[in-house]
Amino acid sequence: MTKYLVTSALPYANGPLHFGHLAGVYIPADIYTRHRKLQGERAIHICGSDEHGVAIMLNAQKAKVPYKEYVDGWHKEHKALFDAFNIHFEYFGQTSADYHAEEVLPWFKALHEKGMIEPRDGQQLQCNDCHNHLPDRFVGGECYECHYPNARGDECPNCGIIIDSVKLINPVCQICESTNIKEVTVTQYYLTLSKAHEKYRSWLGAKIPDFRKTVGNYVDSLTKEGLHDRAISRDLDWGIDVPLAEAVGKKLYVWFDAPIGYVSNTKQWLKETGASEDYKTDWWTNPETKIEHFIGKDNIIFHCIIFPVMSMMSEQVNVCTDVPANQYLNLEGKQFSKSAGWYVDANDAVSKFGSDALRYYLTAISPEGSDSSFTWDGFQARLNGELANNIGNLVNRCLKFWKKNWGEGMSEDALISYQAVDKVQELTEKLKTVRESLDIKEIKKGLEVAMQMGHMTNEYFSDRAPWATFKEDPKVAELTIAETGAMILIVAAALNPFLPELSNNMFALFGEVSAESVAKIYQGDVAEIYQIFTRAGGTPVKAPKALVPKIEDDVIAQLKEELGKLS
RNA sequence: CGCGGGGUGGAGCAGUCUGGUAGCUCGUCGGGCUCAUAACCCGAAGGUCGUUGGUUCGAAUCCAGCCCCCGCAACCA
Repeated sequence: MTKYLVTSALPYANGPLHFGHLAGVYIPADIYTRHRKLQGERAIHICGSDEHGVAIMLNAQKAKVPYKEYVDGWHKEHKALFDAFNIHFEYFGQTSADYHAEEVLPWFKALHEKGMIEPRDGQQLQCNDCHNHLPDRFVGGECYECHYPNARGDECPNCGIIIDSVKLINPVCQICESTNIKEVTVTQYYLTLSKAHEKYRSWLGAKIPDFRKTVGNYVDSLTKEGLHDRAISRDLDWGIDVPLAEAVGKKLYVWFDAPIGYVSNTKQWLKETGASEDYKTDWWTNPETKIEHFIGKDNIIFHCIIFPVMSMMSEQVNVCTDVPANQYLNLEGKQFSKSAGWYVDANDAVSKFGSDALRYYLTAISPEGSDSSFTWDGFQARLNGELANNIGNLVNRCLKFWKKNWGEGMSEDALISYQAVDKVQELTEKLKTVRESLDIKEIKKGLEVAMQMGHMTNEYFSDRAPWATFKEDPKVAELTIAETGAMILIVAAALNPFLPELSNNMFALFGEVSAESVAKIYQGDVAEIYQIFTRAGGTPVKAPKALVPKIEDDVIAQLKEELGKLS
């Protein structure tokens, strides 16, 4: 049986997550995993904090907090945010944990034995004040070609040449702004990706048709000519030791150990849950497992080039099946920037509006094919105009009518009549389209179709005009109301992976509904609805109140104003 | 000539791989309804699909050139 091993990019434990991360990675991955589970398939969602690297060290130092304490803080913070957004992981681990370091060793060893890792001497700048080694972007200075004063360590933005950072005139440390910099000869360990070029290209060639074009074309053009070897060690005091006796004081480059976090966290999950499965044979090396990495476009190189090479050359795990990378979500047209104050606090927003309102909008504008933009006006318009008016109001108009006139329960034939309604058939067809869209990770499209289902149900209700038929023949109205009620539950099922809370609230109007019941309906078994109606006593157990509250103008106006101030 | 993506009615997007009446949501306008969260339903207006040229009976869709926007440019996680 096919299994789905879904991963989301490990959030870097160095700062808050924003809507871009949520819309681009975590929400789509969560929706996809929920969808697989609802279909009755075996799927897990693995993630964790990425806790090594220079940036973390610098910020922890700045905050005068021990590294471990620093990353633990962000780890907790991120976990809480995911919980608030109903983003569920089978396991959310940490790369600073011992179990992770243990898992990294065999990878290094295997790659080393295969000749994929070798030491090389090179010239590098080092700061005499903060003592950091200064690779490319950690140093700036005057361009030695055009004498532009603010050239970066990797490229001159003025004349465009590729800069060799050790040749910069008057180099400046970008970390502490010191100009007291020396050139040193250092040995670093390199992952010789170039040796795997042929093998990698034959894998990629077969993979490109499956990748989104934004991923496939990009990676193809980057790797056509060859693969560049990459240094995978650093001279730091925070990270996983390079496991070689001669590599004193060297740590593994954060990007070497981070993706292995997907593997170590899977192992730890199985261990902590006492499962009998093996993380490798049952998951990572199981030919029936689909390994799917949800990431942002900034991670493509690592997930589509480096980690696949590490995987295929070390033979530790199977190479990934798909890398659904999304583009960027901007904020009112400009990139999110915490330092520039161009930023929205996701915690604050979710406490104001609830998870589903944000999940709805962030999914609706998900940057699947190209960059997109979050705007407060758009958020309000789509929430009120779509989710509240279409779905919220639908539930309200139908169930209030039901509760008011058949509060003691409806007749048997009314409760089951939906099964003969053509529109119900059409709805289950649409539901199938939702599932098929999610199968191929077209999340945004899936949500659109689910919303169409809401529209179709409104349409049915209006066409049948129960408020009018009720006056002439209440029996006719009774059928319409029960049928619409059934259709509402089909819509609720379709919305379940996207908006779990709203969906569950819709089901809860008919009492306790098990996850199994929801899954059955999701899979198209609408006979289950009759069971739900019957168990509820033939009437909603409670009258609905604003399931989807409208968002008021003044709330939005205030948020827009705050945004302006911050920038 | 660095690489990739994008440029489709007022806004946001789909359609481009596999040419053949240009589609969705919102907004606007008109009508209907009054069960409902001033919600819902129906209808209409509005686009020479960035631009120039080519292939074709026929191009948003294929080919070539150009313009504009975004991201990346691989030791930034």
